[in-house]
Amino acid sequence: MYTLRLFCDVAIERSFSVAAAKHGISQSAASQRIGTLEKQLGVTLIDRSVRPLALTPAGDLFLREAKDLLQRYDRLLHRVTQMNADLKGEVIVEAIYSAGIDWLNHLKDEFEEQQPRVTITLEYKRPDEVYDAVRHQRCDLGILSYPQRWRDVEVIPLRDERMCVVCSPGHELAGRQTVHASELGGFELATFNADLPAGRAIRRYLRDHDVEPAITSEFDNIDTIKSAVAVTSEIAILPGRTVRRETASGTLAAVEMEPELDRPMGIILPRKTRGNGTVSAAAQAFIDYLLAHGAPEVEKRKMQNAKHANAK
Amino acid sequence: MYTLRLFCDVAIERSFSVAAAKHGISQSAASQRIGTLEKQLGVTLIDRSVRPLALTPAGDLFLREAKDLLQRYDRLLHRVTQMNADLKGEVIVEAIYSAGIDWLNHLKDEFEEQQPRVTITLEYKRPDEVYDAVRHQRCDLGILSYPQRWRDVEVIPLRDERMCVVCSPGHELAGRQTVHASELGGFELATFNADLPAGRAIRRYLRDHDVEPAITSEFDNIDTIKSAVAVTSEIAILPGRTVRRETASGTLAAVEMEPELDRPMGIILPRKTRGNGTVSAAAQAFIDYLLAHGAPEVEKRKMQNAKHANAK
DNA sequence: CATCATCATAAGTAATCTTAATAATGAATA
DNA sequence: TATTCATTATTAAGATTACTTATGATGATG
Repeated sequence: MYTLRLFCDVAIERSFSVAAAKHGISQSAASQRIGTLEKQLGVTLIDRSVRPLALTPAGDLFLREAKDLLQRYDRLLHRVTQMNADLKGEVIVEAIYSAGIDWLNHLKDEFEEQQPRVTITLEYKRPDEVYDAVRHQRCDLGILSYPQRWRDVEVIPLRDERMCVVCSPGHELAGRQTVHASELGGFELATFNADLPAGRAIRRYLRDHDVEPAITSEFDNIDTIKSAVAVTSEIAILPGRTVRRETASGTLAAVEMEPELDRPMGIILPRKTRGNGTVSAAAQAFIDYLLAHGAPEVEKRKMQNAKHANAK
Repeated sequence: MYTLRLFCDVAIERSFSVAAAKHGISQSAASQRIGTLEKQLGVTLIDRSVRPLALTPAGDLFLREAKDLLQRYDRLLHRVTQMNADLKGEVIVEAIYSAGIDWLNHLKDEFEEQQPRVTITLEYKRPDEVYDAVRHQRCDLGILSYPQRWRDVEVIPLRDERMCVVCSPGHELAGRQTVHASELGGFELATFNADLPAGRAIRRYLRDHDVEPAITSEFDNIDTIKSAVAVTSEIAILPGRTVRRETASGTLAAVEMEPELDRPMGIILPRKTRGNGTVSAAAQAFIDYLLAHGAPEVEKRKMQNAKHANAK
């Protein structure tokens, strides 16, 4: 790591001696370090037969990538050290309705307990409104599905939600363990409008499996779809998590779908500069919190690992 | 770097001893290394008061990021070492016409001389055709302007091209050193169709500066625009590089624009997996070559640095 | 061709890491 | 609750690595 930093300075300054001075070590030390780095790589990075020194093609590539790596590492350092500091400020989050209101509110409470001087404001909007708010910096971050790396917006993948077939408990599919995509042709489907990413993804999924259910209703939000499915013979394709309460209480039935369809969820944030967005320390901390607690399947994997370790 | 790797293994295995064994070092060594890492960061990453050990929130973040860093570093190592190996294979590149046919062909020749067993095939197409070819993996990489991180496509920024006002040598703007955007209102403009990214960017630029030149012609490629401008009183906004030959021979005049407008050029490649695209070694080498030689302004900066270093 | 600046190399010294042995602590079991 | 087991922390001596100083070699400049 330190060697990378040294190499970058040598390459940029085009001089071992001034880079060494910059790092507070002797010129000889710098020379030796880069030398051993090259030996480890088995590649010559610097052409010393010309003055001032030049980079070989490999060195050029190495410089470009190493700069990026160091930048990332520095940001990581910053985030990690800041994590234990007590932050203050306000973080405004806009999310789509179906991001999981209960789940997000729960995370908000936990986080605010951990960081008492930070206030999280959660607002639930339509996807395009979330996009807009982030783009125009009316909020610190947005949470939505099928995020696209659009202009002025940076994307951080958050989690993938498994979609399943949802229907009323009296429906003929209700008792099934799984249902294959190819079987969906004959049913009536209630789904999202085609101008919503979720609607497009579902239509594409059906098209890819050569079935064309009759789309009998189109809605722009998940709750209306759930209500519709509950009182009609329609089926819907929705994230399993969003109907957990209904399946538990017996108001709706959910059936696993084969092959799987995942709905990617992501965090979007405004990016001011090319490449790296800049967010407040409090917002960054909340993002880290989301990433740490936002992916249930990761938690499960950890548990398995733990058991595994115990077992032996 | 090595410490990061060790930390990742400790965190994943949830054990110092087995991670140490994996790395062929003693448990004590692992403990000390992680200890000093934590001291350097000033942050506790691992909670040892519970068994099996657990990660602190900071450790969790650090693990996630460190894994990514290591993956990148490994890929870099691979690329750098492969750079000196002699590759073989075929690389199919699709580029837009205005990417610079002469420039690309020149790079192709140079690269093929350096890697005799690699064949580069260059094809020039319309932007949407390039996109399509990359997406459907009919080529290894594409080069175009205003690249968008679209589905199935990974973007690598290549260079920014400075746009300037182009007109016939007899035009009233022809003699000017620079022209301000706000002055462009009164002229007739030949430009790209609004459905091309370049066309949209130019219209946006003009709108942002509150001018609305009469758009008297719309074309879908740069050459037709150049021909049109040469024989009419129209002006156009084009990358300066693409009219260098014409300005040298006196068939066209180019005037610097104030404030600057840059056209971003980028490489796009198919991405099979989430996050990291996979390309052949030969294609990767050519991409590296493009990045090293593709940005003339970088070269200039290097020259300046060299002079600077000499000066003192 | 002389001068200057810069880099490589050598050898001694300082710092760090590794090894091995031992102490401390959490978890599990009776 | 005491005991056992497994795991990690700690320590000191030895091995390795990295740094410093000093000196020699080489490319650039006039």
